[in-house]
Amino acid sequence: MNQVFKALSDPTRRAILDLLKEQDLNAGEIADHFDISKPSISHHLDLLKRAKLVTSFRQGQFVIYSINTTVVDDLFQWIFQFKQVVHDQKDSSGNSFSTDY
Amino acid sequence: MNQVFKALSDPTRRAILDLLKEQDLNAGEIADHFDISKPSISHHLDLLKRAKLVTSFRQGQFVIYSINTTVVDDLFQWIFQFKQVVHDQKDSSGNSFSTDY
DNA sequence: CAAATATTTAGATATTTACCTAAACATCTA
DNA sequence: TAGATGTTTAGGTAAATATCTAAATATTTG
Repeated sequence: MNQVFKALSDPTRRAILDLLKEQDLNAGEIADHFDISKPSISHHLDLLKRAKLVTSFRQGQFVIYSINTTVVDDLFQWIFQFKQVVHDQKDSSGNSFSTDY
Repeated sequence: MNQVFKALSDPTRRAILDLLKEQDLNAGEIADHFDISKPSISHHLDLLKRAKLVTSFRQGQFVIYSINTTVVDDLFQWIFQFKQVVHDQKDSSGNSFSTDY
């Protein structure tokens, strides 16, 4: 999960994911959306792949990237659980304002 | 939202949040859970505060930290929406395997 | 008010990261 | 098989980050 958060901590990589959530794209198409060199985008894609947030396969000359729903679901679970615990805790011991410290 | 992801991208900070989701703690109590100097923990807490993931107030000598549910909820919303779009897209245009590229 | 305790700020350093250009690698097509 | 196109790897640099120690600030208590 650490790699996932690391991957998400960069705005360019989140923007790449925003593109890919709409449709699969090849590396060049992704790079075209940014004012950043292709090697840099390739590096970002590599990080996203290592985090398993995207998958890729070669189709002839092109390498096509697509979002890996599994890890997106895992991330969702992480936050969901986190949120649950936070809310449970805040609701029960009413210490959100001024309590007996 | 960028600051939120940046804040979450460090394991120490996520561990701090994991502590705080159970109960509010003062800076020293938080530091005691880690093998890292107090100034470093203070710095992490500052980042979490800038990201508005936590709030703090002074109670005498102590500074008490607590999770900010609002931003946790915002984060949840972000992921939820993201997940929704991803799944909608994957479901409709069945391009998850081999299609007409 | 001085000493003790809790926390933050300052200043320094080592590591990581994001970016670039140039070169290498992979594939297609004439 | 050459040349064109698409992508990644290598190598280098500047900025950001995580960490430390020492010092400063805030608060309580003897």
